[in-house]
Amino acid sequence: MTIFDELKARGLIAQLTDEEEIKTMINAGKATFYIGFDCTADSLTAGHFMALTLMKRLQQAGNKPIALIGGGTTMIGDPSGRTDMRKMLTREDIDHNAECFRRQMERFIDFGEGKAMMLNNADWLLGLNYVDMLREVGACFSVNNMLRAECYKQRMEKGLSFLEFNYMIMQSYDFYYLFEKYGCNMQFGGDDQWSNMLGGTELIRRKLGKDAHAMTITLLTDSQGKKMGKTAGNAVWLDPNKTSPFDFYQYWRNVGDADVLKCIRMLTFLPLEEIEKMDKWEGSQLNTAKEILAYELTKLVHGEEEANRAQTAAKALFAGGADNSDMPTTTLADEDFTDGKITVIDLLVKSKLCGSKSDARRMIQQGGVFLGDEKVPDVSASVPAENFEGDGVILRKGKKTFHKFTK
RNA sequence: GGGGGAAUUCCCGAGUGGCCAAAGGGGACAGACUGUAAAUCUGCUGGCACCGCCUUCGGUGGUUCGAAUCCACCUUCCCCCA
Repeated sequence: MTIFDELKARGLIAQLTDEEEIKTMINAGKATFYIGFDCTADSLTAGHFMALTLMKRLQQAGNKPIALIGGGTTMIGDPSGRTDMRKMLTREDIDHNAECFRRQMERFIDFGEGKAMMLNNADWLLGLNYVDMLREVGACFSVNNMLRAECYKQRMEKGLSFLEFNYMIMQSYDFYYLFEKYGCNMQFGGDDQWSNMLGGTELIRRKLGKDAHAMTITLLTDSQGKKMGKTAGNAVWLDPNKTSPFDFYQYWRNVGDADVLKCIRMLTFLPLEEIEKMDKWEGSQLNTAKEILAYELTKLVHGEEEANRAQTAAKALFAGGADNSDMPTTTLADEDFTDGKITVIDLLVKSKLCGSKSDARRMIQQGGVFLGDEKVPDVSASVPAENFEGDGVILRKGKKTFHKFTK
């Protein structure tokens, strides 16, 4: 199976400039392509992860990836898919974030000599001269067309600053620059980037009279059309300090039935034949598919060892309530106890299972708090110090959140 | 440059002098039902020493017995005209 057919079968391809050209190019391993990553946070997210796997797939097929870190474009802020302006980041923040991105990417992509490159557009964008820039590329953009672009449309209602309006031009300039300097003939990106990417191919055509290509990746959305890779508005991070391997595993273990196969297809490297078999599964059998998804992804991101630990921990907790050393744990000191005991409310707050005592009280009243397997009967409950000796005590909030206490 | 409008708790959005910790919806969280799923129903959603008290309605000051609500100035945003 060719790489193009595989990408297609996995449902990764959203839009392309020229299907036949792109197909021939990437199947032959002739593409030098780039994907841009704006460093708005200090860790990559599950959303970026799909782009990384795509890079890897294409690299395996002999194409040469360029990971472009947006040290320059982040200074502007991409308005695509946003209804409000991004917070302006300082130069220091951006540099720091770029460095974090670089470290995470190196784990996925082989940046060995001649195999792939990592560049930062701060290197060429920040030194640009305004007037020169306007004369060089400004003439190639039609404001009329830009305003029609999907990425600006929703901002036309709420307001769009000139700063952000220039984002497309910066991104287009990147492509133009990479095309000339590194022979980069193709750009990949999320589907929300389509108009920005076309800006680049258009610029190259106008300036150089040559064709460059663009292809977008289907955004990973759940069956309700919401972007995946977020919990309660927070991203699922690839950095183990921001999202623990256990939580990362649990996120994927808990995806909806309707979304499992799609995720497996798009995100894992399992062979398609194997995935086809799972496609026939239904009902509770899908739980197995979810385990596979969670395990595979955790392995890719955090390594096999962490994946095993996360899986064992999850199985132990949900199957038998057995103890597990991997659980988040707090060690109590003598001063945490009053008259040789500590209230359950204090434990809930201490473990951050609840944000405040009021919250903790509420949880107990609603019957959502358990010590081991026993429901905490009322808000005044407390636990004597000696119970924490040895294996400690497991405190549970709801079905899925656990915390262990020892002394 | 001129004129008009807006800023409310996680988000959207009511509230225009006491009955406001602030309607309604969304989301989140918890309970029931389940398969660690979805849907549905219920509860809940500022803090604390919780029948009571304290801190919140862009910011700062003021009027008042009393302000999210009135006044002044400031900040940010939107709209119309140029």
